[in-house]
Amino acid sequence: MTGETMKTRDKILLTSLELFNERGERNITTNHIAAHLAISPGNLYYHFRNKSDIIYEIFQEYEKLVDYYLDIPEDRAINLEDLTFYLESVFDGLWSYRFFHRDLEYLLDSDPRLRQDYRGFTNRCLAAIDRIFGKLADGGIIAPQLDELRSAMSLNVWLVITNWMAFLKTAHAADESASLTLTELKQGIYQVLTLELPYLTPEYRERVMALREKYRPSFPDTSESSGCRESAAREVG
Amino acid sequence: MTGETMKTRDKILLTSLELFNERGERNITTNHIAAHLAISPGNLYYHFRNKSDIIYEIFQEYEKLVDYYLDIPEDRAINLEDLTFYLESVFDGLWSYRFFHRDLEYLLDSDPRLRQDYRGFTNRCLAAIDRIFGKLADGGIIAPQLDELRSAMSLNVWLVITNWMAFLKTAHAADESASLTLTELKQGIYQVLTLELPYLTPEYRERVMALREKYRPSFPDTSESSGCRESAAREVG
DNA sequence: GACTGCCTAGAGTATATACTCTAATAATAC
DNA sequence: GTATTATTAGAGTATATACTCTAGGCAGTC
Repeated sequence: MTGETMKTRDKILLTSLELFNERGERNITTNHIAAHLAISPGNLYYHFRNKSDIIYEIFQEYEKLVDYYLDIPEDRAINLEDLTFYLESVFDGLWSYRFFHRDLEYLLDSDPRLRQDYRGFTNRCLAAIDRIFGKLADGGIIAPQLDELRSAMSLNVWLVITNWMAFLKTAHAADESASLTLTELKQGIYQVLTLELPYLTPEYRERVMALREKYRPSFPDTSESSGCRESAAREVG
Repeated sequence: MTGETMKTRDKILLTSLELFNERGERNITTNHIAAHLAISPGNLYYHFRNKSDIIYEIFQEYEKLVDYYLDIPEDRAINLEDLTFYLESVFDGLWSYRFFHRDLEYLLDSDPRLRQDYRGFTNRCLAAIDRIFGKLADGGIIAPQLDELRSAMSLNVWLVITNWMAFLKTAHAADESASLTLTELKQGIYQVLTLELPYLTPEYRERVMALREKYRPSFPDTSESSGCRESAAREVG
């Protein structure tokens, strides 16, 4: 990925993202990034004024990606395949830029541009979720609801999505804390679909239940005894 | 609060909590804490081996508080007053120790004891939420559900509760980011009750709707235009 | 008054972190 | 080829951070 043909600037962005995702932004210094790329700190600072600028550009990629996937068609209702696509895409994005939500508050505190943009990003995501609910109702998949309830539901979906990874990481035992996989992350879809279950129309109920089943966690999430968890969800990558 | 009669050790814990809550653990050094108390760093380190130990003890207080409030009675069903009490208490706890969830992942990565304990804490909270759902069903407030759905619902409640504050802080504009209030935080109860709405029995539906209404945010959360938000939710403290 | 145990001050340190500066090299334009 | 610009190396720096070390005060006790 960080091959020879790539421009240094892009290599910096890519490597930063990798390292941030793996070890957390707080644990990765600009010197680490430079060392990992075998370039000098001076070189890094030739391309970026500071660490915040690197993070800001990575965020813009993230934003662009999610905006691209959450472009809800205006002219037609959406079906279950669309819904699956939206959910998969959002969790893919979350995975690719997973460092971001981990230190979100600190990052927003240190960069006003980021705070401003992230706020807009959140509002666009919430609006998209809201539209998805609307379109699902248009398609007869869920029963239509009052605007106010739909807004609150959308916000809950957003809260579940953005907190699911943190939950996974904190629920892991120490020795597996680094071994989070995309598959596990996508079990968040199970949680999101749980939110929608009571609103499903009878015609679609079974189909959504079946879809949800595909994402069911392989270990007992909410069990009080944690003994079973050790044997589950081994890392694949 | 940090009066003359208090022991230095306790003053350190109290001041640390205050500073962490106000400015984030990442931004507060042991030197800051000592300076704020007008004691020497040496003194601080006489009482605590390191920063992690301070945080760990604060967490134990937090844990104890929440465990105390989430002691669900085994012998009887619970009513709406109980439910309100649980929700209020949990959000009170979240408020008092609000620094904790902000840097959770980093904190767990730096202290294995904390990771271990927090994992147990999460499981106890999830179990308590699960029991509350059970007792609400016993009391005829919500319809009983299959274990598996109830578990997933409990987890969603937990995700909403623990992510609500982060959402508020990131949704705020820069100039109000410090002005989060307990009142705003408790609007999370509105979101939690939203999760329960579809499961309410007809007899209790109106009453819970009324309860939920009390916590309704005074600004349009999910609106795309953010223009209205500036005028709302001024700080009181 | 000296001994003891608890507490405190404050200077000091090793390491890290974000970032700078200068000089040199590679690429490109003319 | 030479002038110009873009890129890079690498040593260096100011500041911060978590933490240490030594010396001493103060309260109680015999």
